[in-house]
Amino acid sequence: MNTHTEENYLKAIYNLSRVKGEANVNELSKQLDIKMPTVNSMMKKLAEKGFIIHESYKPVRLTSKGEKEAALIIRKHRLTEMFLVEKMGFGWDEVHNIAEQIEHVQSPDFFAKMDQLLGYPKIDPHGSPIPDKNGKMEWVEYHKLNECKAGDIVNFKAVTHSSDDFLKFLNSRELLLGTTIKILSIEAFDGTMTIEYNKRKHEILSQLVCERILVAPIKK
Amino acid sequence: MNTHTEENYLKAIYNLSRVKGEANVNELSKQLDIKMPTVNSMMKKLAEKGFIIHESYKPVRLTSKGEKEAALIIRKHRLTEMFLVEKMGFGWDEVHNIAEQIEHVQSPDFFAKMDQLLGYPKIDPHGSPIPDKNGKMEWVEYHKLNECKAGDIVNFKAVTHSSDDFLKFLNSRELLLGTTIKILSIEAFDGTMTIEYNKRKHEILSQLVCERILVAPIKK
DNA sequence: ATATTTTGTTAGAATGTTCTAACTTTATAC
DNA sequence: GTATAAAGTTAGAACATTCTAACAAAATAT
Ligand SMILES: [Mn+2]
Ligand SMILES: [Mn+2]
Ligand SMILES: [Mn+2]
Ligand SMILES: [Mn+2]
Repeated sequence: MNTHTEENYLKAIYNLSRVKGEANVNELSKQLDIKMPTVNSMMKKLAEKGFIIHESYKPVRLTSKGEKEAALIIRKHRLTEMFLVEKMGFGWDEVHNIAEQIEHVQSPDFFAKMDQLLGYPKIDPHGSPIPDKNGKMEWVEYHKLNECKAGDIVNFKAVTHSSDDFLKFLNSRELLLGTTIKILSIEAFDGTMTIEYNKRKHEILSQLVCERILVAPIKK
Repeated sequence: MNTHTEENYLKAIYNLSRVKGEANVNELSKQLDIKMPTVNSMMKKLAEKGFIIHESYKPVRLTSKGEKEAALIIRKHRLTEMFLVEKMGFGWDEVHNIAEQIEHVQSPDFFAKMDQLLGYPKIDPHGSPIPDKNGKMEWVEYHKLNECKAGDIVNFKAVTHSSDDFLKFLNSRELLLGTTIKILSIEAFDGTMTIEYNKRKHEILSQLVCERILVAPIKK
């Protein structure tokens, strides 16, 4: 098996690759808070192990082996987060750091049991899909809230970042997954949005916040 | 904080110290399956960190700091085992290896939540006491079954070893914690015991098994 | 009491993960 | 298109954890 360390690199490559299909050393370095030369040498190791393709001075790409490996770690992470929220009573803002550690536990039985107790969930507490046992993940393509138009009515489906701070901010505004949001206006200058949901008639969100909120249009 | 590795050493020292108040390098080496020179150099490190006292060619002893540190890891281990059995439906023979990993998770909240959900348990699924938040452990002094006499009636309180194999053996004999056992006879030659419990009237246990079973006399 | 065995230590090396400093290649700006 | 900046690489070192080989001390056996 792979080490804790290798698993964290694979996961970071996977996440950065989601958009462009590739990840570069500089971004990995920032994301993992590890200096570039260290990342560089780990890229060599992961390439030797067949998890990634790495040509000099080019971004790295996951092989199908690497992609599966990463997805299975993400599966363990997200099942854990779901378990912590649904079965242990943690808030969605409290589970990421714990899951970051438990995702490295080597015990298929442990995660199979979580999965079973949770009723084989498809999404985690942040709205992200949970890969299946083969590492296949179904990505529903949501829109970012900041790309919507004034007058749109949408449903809050997922967040793109799960830092404590951001989730606590949403908690403080009572803005939870599943909430129906009406966009009242958008400030052209800085992208600030005024929205309405539940009993809150004039809530204001900065563009930074809107970029991290994923929504689906309401079908009528 | 300390590394995963240091924590495993501390735990091993604690367990070996239980009987004699000290642990020697050779036994640690066998227990951890790590060669003596490696253990020796780790002893220097742990001594520098103030967890143990180590004079050359003498057994090591935990300082009170080291003892507390070790007890708090054991607390996490045993709470985890209890959680796995009581809240997730694992058998007592399936939980040790998972707990061996989860005991290293750094999250006071996580273990506090387990503790709360379990109702602040005092013993783990193998009958061992769970240290409190200050690392204090109340050891009830049970007897080993092999030290009892023919005719004694005793209650099965704990096991001294929790390997899969041993626990599966007990499962196969339907011999669970809490069972009341009557000792029918003891073979003087090899210490084999014939015992009676529940519907089993003539069960035979080797001395090796009897040494690993802790019991309390029945009060009448 | 001496020889043998067991236990403990030292020295030197290997592997894994990380760093800083120096250099090279690629991208961006003017 | 050249200058500057950003991204990527190489080299060399540090620290943690482990090993084997050789040696030393303590315990045990005869
Ligand atoms: Mn997460
Ligand atoms: Mn992690
Ligand atoms: Mn255990
Ligand atoms: Mn452990």
